[in-house]
Amino acid sequence: MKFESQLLKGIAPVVVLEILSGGPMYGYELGQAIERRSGQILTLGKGTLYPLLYNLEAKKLVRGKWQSSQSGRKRRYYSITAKGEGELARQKAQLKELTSGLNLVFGGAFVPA
Amino acid sequence: MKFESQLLKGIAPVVVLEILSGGPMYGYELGQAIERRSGQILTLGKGTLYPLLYNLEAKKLVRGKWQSSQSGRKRRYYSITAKGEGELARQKAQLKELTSGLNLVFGGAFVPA
DNA sequence: GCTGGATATTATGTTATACATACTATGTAT
DNA sequence: ATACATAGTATGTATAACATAATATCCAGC
Repeated sequence: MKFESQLLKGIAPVVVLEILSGGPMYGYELGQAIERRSGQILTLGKGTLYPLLYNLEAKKLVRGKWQSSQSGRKRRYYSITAKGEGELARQKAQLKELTSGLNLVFGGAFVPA
Repeated sequence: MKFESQLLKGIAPVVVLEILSGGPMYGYELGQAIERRSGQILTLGKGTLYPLLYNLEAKKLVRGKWQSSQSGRKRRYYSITAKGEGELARQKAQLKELTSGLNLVFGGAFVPA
């Protein structure tokens, strides 16, 4: 889905960390996993996803490692670090608080389907 | 609450529009209303709120009008426009979809308290 | 009357980041 | 060969949340 530009801001890293906490993935695969796991609701373009991964790596929340598949194709596999796990927990708690604040303002409109 | 910087992005305008849909308010009052209505969870600094109001006014989603209270103090009262109401409805729908996507990814963690 | 604190708005600058776009390159199927 | 999906890099833009500082008004207590 195409969200009103900025709506996604800030939640992208949490989503990426959450999915990586299930095991290493490379960028392209990650992009598809996000789409699949969110029921096609969330989509991150490569122009968003790759720079985000560089950024998370610079902060040592994920670690990237080049690997060649048996097909010979090179992929950069990202795995979450211990620091990343901590950050994920913190951000999840914040998201939870944020949505509860939203639900107060909007009268509990954002209940999961 | 101080959220991890960017987490709030994109939701601030929706919150402002929602509260203004209950009647006109001036900036300072609005800031406090947001805090109160969200149970002290959401806070917008003046450096965020006022520029946001200018922006919403430029987009004709709200209309500002100078008024002097009986105390003589000048305040700029903002009211939501018809266009603003439409935008509010659209953005609320998007927020709802976004949170349902998040709940899919995180296994329904964001249920209102 | 003066001083401190809450109220109220404006102005300026910084930073983070979502996104578009374009480019390079490889693997697979036709 | 060639088209398409895959895979990653590079560059530039626009937006918006925030900090901070400046300005000004009202009110209470001394």
